[in-house]
Amino acid sequence: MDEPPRDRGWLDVLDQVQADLVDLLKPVARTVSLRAGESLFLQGDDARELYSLLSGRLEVCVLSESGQNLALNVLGPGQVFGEIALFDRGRRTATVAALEASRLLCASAAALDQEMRRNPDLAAALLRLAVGRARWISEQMENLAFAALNVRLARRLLYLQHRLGEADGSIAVSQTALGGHVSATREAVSKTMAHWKREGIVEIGRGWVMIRDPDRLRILSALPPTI
Amino acid sequence: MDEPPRDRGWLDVLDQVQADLVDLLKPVARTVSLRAGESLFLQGDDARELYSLLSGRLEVCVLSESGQNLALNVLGPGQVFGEIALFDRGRRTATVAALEASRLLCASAAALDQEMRRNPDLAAALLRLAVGRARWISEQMENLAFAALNVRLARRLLYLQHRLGEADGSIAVSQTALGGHVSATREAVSKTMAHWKREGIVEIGRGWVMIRDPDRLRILSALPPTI
DNA sequence: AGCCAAATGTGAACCGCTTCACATACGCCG
DNA sequence: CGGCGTATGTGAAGCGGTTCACATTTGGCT
Repeated sequence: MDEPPRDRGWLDVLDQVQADLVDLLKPVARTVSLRAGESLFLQGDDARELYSLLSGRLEVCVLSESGQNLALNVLGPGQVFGEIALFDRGRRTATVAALEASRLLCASAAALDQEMRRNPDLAAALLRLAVGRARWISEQMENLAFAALNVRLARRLLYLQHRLGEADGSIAVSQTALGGHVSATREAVSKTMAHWKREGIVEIGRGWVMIRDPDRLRILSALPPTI
Repeated sequence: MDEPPRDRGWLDVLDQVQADLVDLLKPVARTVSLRAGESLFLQGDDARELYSLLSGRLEVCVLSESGQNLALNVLGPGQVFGEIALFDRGRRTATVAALEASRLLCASAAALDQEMRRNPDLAAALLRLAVGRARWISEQMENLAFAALNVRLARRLLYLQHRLGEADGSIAVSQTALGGHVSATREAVSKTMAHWKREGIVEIGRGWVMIRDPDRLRILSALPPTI
């Protein structure tokens, strides 16, 4: 909308596939609603359905045994998810919860299996969804292995801007939550953000951030070393 | 062989799917050979084929811009790989190179597309492969985010034992390479290994490791905190 | 307006890992 | 067998990020 796909760089490669998928899912799906804060499923649950978000925002996160939280992603309308545990008959790898009131399509495993045999396009679309997911997670992992905290934070802010950005440009996310996104403590996030605020790169409020100087942030997000 | 699948815990969940896949691929695949050290493809290459390893060992790794190396996996006979870039028409996310002389099956994208339309089982198997990959990478990422170096190292040693272990129990891997597997420096690996050697947990040689006390290592690999 | 719970700011001490520097040991090959 | 390249061992210094401990601010609610 605001910029062509070429410019999005490392951003979600899954977008195109998912639009097609939603159309293919509609015939076999029912609808559910979530209130803000409600969980769709928990890490470790049995998987029965594939989902597509119609409206609202969801958060995908995993919890370590020691209680540390890692926020993997934020989902917006049009996104399809839940395929991992559904198709390998395992347990949910992550918890999905609503950041705001949301509505979604659910397609059962049985319905999908049947429909896939009738319609090879669905199988192909699901395959592209799954490999796109693998690529996305793979990128996140390289990011964690190679990039310093400030770089990870800069990248995640730009990504969240794209996913959660409001009309006024603010991003509704607390610094504690941001820490979960970049695998760092709230304190470390707070100190980096305070620094960026002094530099005029971001503006900070209670529970939100606004990117003032996207270009500076983009430069930071490309630089491997520390500032 | 030596232990039932139940006990393998976090180990590769992809094994079962791949056996089925090899049979499905054979009709549409040709064979290639690699000498030790040769690369099958490089990170960033265009993708044209899906592969299945018939014999030998391969290493999957990515390189950061700053030259840091991350070893994602080691592949053995029967494993199928290369699906990510093939099915999302992107570039290879990683480099794959032969640790020893290897032979493999290659199936072209065109042949696969055609065969998938004829045979829904192939589509289903590829889908399971892709979601299995996503789950595997996801586990690796949680590992990196949550576990300390010694825990990551203990886990990786047990995994490599399973993948690379020779008849005599030794694992042919240098400490520099191990560093790449756990995202740490050679020195850090060396110090931890020296400690474990003094404790009788491992035996160390030039270019190899042997696990002396798998139970101790398994305990270490389960413990979140430092020793 | 005033209060309270939760979010943020910040410094000090600590710690694990890196970086750097060099010593040592092993194995291969002429 | 001797030498050289590469792998390993190890200490010292540095640094990024955590942990801990408070102070401060903010927004929502009564």
